[in-house]
Amino acid sequence: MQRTHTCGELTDKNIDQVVTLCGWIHTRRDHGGLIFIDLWDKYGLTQVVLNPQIDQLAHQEAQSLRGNFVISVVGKVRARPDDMINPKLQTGAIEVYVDELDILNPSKTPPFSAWESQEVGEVTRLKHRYLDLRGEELQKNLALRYQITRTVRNVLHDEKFMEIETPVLTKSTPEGARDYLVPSRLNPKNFYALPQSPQLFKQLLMVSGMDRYFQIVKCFRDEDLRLDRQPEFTQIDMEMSFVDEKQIFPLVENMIASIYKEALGVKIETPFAILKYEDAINRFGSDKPDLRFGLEIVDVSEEVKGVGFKVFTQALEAGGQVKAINIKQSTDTLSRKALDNLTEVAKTYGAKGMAWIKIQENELQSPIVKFFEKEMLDRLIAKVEGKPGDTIVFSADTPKIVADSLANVRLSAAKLLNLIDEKLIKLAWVTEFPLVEYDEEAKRHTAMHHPFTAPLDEDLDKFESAPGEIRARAYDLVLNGNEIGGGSIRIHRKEVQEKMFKLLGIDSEEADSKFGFLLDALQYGAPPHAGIAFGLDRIAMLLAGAPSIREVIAFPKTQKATCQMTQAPSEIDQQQLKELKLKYDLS
RNA sequence: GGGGUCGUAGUUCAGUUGGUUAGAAUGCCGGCCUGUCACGCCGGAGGUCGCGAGUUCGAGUCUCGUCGGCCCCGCCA
Repeated sequence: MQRTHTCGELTDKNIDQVVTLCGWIHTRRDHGGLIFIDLWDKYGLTQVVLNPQIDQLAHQEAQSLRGNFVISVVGKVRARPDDMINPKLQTGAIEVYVDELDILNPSKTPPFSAWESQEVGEVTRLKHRYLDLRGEELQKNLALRYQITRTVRNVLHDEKFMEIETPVLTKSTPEGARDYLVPSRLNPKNFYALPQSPQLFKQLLMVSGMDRYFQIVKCFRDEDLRLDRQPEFTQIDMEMSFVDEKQIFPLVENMIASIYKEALGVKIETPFAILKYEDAINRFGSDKPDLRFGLEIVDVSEEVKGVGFKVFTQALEAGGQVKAINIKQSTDTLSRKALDNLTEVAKTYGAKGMAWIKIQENELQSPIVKFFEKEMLDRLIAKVEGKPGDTIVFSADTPKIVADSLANVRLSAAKLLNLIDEKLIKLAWVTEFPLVEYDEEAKRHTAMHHPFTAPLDEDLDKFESAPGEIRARAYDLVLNGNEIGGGSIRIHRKEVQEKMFKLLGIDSEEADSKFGFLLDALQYGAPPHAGIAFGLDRIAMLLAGAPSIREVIAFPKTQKATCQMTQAPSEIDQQQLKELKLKYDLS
């Protein structure tokens, strides 16, 4: 039964050889006399022929064959007649004449065939994921994903990184996402948390002198799902000692370039652009701007000051802003309906509405121009460089709402006007994030990246005076408007770490109980260190051109974080609960 | 927690204004077929219209609830 070849490798060079193939029945074409079978395995398809004149018994047995049966065949490779060559198949020049057929395992009729072109609903596909995974798309995506991790391991190995595993059962820490918890049977009332990332462990490995660590590792966050977010996902996690941005950026750029080269055969430009957070927000309204197109945001707060349009003046009086995007050459495309849709986008992100001005050849078409003096209007149009054919859209509100709403109006408009060149690959670093942001609900500062991120040296004196203005030595890597990775220079001195905790409202007692081990370690010769982590699933999704992260994960979860195949999560035995000393409270 | 959208043969979908026996394609089963490769031809089976109430003489269609899928806000780097 042992196969001599896979289903993807026989060519006219193998003619007259006796071969053994194993695989699944992809298609069966029964001509009564002749039976053709396309035999499939992950390497390809080979047509095998059952001819009663070659072997009566095998031909007879083949009549019972159906799709997805697993079989092995022994037979001779023959050249196909010239006009029977199938150029669509790798093996299309040959076929195998069977004289021995073995049914290794029959198959029930599957609910769908992974090989047929018909689209199948995702629930059905997920329920029978093992069948779906036979299909070309997922085979390709998982191969790409493997190509990426293989490249990462090669590149980082060459750069003297060592892969080290860290615990999965670990300690729940404040800050960040909601933890997945695991009860401890041996320690009633105590819980492990699954890691949101191996952050603290990798920093401790630097204290240990490991110098360069990496890990391709599962992380867990109990938050709501999106098309690019699963509750368990994989990070490419890295940490280095005695480095700063100058060493990290080129190293990462080389890694990403190698991934593109090895996985897609695409050469990308290095170094990547560097964009300060403040500039990213000002120009694009987002800390992960899509740089494949323009439509930049313009601050027109000065130009509209004192206008009779209440929405603008009230926003400004309340300390807010008025900003605009000039959507060039769009008066024809942006119908009233389309503008309404863009307004809905703006509203999704907190805007109360969206003003607009269409610059027609001889007039301004707009619900708001009547509030403007001519001179003011001229200044405004000049500021946004408005020309006939352009549409100017406005957002007036708090800086956050203005940025969020215009950032997303910008994206929607670009899609609507087909401004995005799908072939472009725009990678950029976003740097100098705020160290902390103020949480209105909790009435305290929270770390924007995480609590171990170092501030810029020149901002160290702002901890008391202006914490909101402290910039962090944090950096994100953005690919075509998607955040694919982020990291920071870490705090390696205990005093700075304590200042940070104080700013976050974590008192020394809490700091001690939650992070004591780290604070201790920082006192035993912690080297300056820094690191970064990448979302492997997202990178794979983007490189595959897949519509969701689920298409690059072998066994993904649905939006309610369930697995359609295993039915996880599920209720457990009372006995298990009892052992864990747990009880439900469904009040 | 909130908004939007979808749910009809195994699968993908159609189903008019609420009206007779819910259709198509594909898959499946049976028959015929020696050059097909999405083989072809003939015949057949296959339905809790997600589930539960309600309105109505009558509900796949309308209303309410519920379950599930997807997308988004919040949340999450």
